[in-house]
Amino acid sequence: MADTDHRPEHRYGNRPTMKDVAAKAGVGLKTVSRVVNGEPGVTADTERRVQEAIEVLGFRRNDSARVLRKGRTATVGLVLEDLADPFYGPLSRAVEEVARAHGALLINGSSAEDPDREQELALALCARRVDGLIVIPAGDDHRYLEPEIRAGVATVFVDRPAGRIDADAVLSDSFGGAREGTAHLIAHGHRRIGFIGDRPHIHTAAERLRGYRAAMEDAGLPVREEWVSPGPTGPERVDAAVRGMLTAPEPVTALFAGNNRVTVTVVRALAAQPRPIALVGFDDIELADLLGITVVAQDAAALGRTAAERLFRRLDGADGAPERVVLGTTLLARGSGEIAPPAA
Amino acid sequence: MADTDHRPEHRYGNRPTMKDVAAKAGVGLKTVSRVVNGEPGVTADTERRVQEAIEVLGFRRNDSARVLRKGRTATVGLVLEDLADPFYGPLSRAVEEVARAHGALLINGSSAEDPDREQELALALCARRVDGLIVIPAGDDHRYLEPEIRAGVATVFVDRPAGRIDADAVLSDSFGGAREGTAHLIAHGHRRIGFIGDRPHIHTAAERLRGYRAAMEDAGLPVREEWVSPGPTGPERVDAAVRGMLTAPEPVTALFAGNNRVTVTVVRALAAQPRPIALVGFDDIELADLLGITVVAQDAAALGRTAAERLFRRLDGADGAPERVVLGTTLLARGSGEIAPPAA
DNA sequence: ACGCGCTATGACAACGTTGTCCAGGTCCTA
DNA sequence: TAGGACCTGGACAACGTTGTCATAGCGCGT
Repeated sequence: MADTDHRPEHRYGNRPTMKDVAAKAGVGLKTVSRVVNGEPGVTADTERRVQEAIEVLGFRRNDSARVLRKGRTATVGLVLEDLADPFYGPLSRAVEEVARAHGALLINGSSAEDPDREQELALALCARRVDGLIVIPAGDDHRYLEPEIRAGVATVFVDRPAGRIDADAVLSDSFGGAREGTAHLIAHGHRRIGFIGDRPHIHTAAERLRGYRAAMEDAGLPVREEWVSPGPTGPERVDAAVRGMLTAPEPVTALFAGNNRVTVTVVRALAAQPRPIALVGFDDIELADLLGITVVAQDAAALGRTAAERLFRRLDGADGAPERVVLGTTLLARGSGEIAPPAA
Repeated sequence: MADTDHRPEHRYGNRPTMKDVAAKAGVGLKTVSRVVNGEPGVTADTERRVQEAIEVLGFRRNDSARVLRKGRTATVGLVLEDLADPFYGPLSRAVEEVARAHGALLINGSSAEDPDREQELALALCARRVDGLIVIPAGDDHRYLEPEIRAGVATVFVDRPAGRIDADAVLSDSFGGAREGTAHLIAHGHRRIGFIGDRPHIHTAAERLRGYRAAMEDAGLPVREEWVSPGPTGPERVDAAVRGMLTAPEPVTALFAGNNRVTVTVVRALAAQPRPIALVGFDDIELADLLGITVVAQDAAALGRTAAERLFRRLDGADGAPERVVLGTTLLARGSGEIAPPAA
């Protein structure tokens, strides 16, 4: 019997290692490593023998060991806010394309909008020693990432800026977009416009509200507080907000919806209304063209691409102070935003 | 000067290790390990000292080394077909929830519908030593996974079955759903019904076409070949197919769309038509309720959940022959499928 | 025949962690 | 006070890979 067994119980179903391949091929360990990595200095004949052994044994290199030895993982992490939100599909796809072009693998996970989960996930990725991290923040305090960043994990925030630390960020122009969208409604004759947005501690939500207020102020229009409703984006709350604004003493004749989820609910709510109410939404939505919904569109793919490119520039050694990049938005007039107010 | 330096050039910006923590705290290496892993056998005082040192140094355990030593990663991989397709959002989210409930991390990547990329990605995940793999196939030959499965990587296919190997799979009832959807159109009086689907080498696409044909045959209706159009799901092809079917010698009065992408394009094309054409689509779409589109809905979240649960049962040691689970679909009548044919 | 340079190959340490085993200390009981 | 049980802490090997270095074999010029 064996004297002592230092091996953990369940290994990978006993996978072959380079050592096994070397034994099978009758060569040294390092020669196998050379073949596997395509390094020069191996005769064609030796290489063939090694390849054969690899084939027969079904060997695959263990990247954990490789990472441990090399110190670089060629992997970047993406922390999403919600995998199921269609807005993030094109974004993460764009990040993946850039990563791929740089020969890196993308690992992503979602925080389900929970700051604790965001932190847990980001740190788990750091423990896996990703080379870099792209984060769509759910929380607003990212000091927990400071040791990681100091230790060399390149980090770029996207869609929303980092909270309480200084870091690269790639954002859409929420303020400008909301201002333009609101001004569009004003230009079509509306004077009483409602704003329904996300919770105000979310940076983009606050910016969009600010843009709405700015447009109203630019036009010299008053904003009654019943017309402004920030809060969770669940259907109940949004429905209630719509109802409230339409039945207020001075009811609104137009609405600005602060993001795609709000827009969807508002569209459903307005469909049940007798009078047409003008609507501009932030974020584009699939089929919005068919429904004639006017939106302020962000370019989600460009956000992802820009963030990823910045990340890889950092990984390639670019230093310098963190920068904030702001991408423009596009107003897409499709009908709902061009409805005139009822004749007073 | 140092005699020889065996260290790779770029390490993780010189991250602290347990050894460093141990030195700082004035304890042994293993004691730090115990604290980090919450193992018993450490006095409160020692633990405090260690925690302090961890804090000060910004230490984070290197999971690569841990994995190497332990042989299990508590990580599962998900190979998606297209990150940007909204159908996969809820699916991957469901997988993530189950993984999380089992204390595992989810890594996912997308194949962009390219079989080579699917293989590349799946094998890269295996090299990272994921414990298990959930695959939405892009290709139709998965023999490349055989060595991995033999080596103990639990593998479950979802949405489409594996090709040329025997493996667990969780599918929607494409055949039954398409048959029901088509029968629904027949029940509303249609006799000339067109089918526009994805390329026939895709299993689900073939099954849906089969379901369509079965429904027609059940009703004793002929199927003219101009009414059947499988192929790529790009807008040009689908547009052309719609036009072709509406201008054929015997034009169709209703259409069955084989997946969400096709449905979207068909809806746009039909909006430009003078006469109303009935439509049932496979897969639900956001806002389809507002547009009144009748669909055969799959439960994407249930697919993901079921697949993930099966995977973890395998990881917990369940063995036995691979099984195929088929989930039912639901017909959601919303208007477009209930349009009667024009009076002949 | 000798030494030189070159190439193909292998021996060995190290990456950071965890499992095993042992040593020393403390506390209790006989 | 001796002896044992128990607790705490540390030394050491091993996980699978890669970088460094040493060596053996070869051809070639003198």
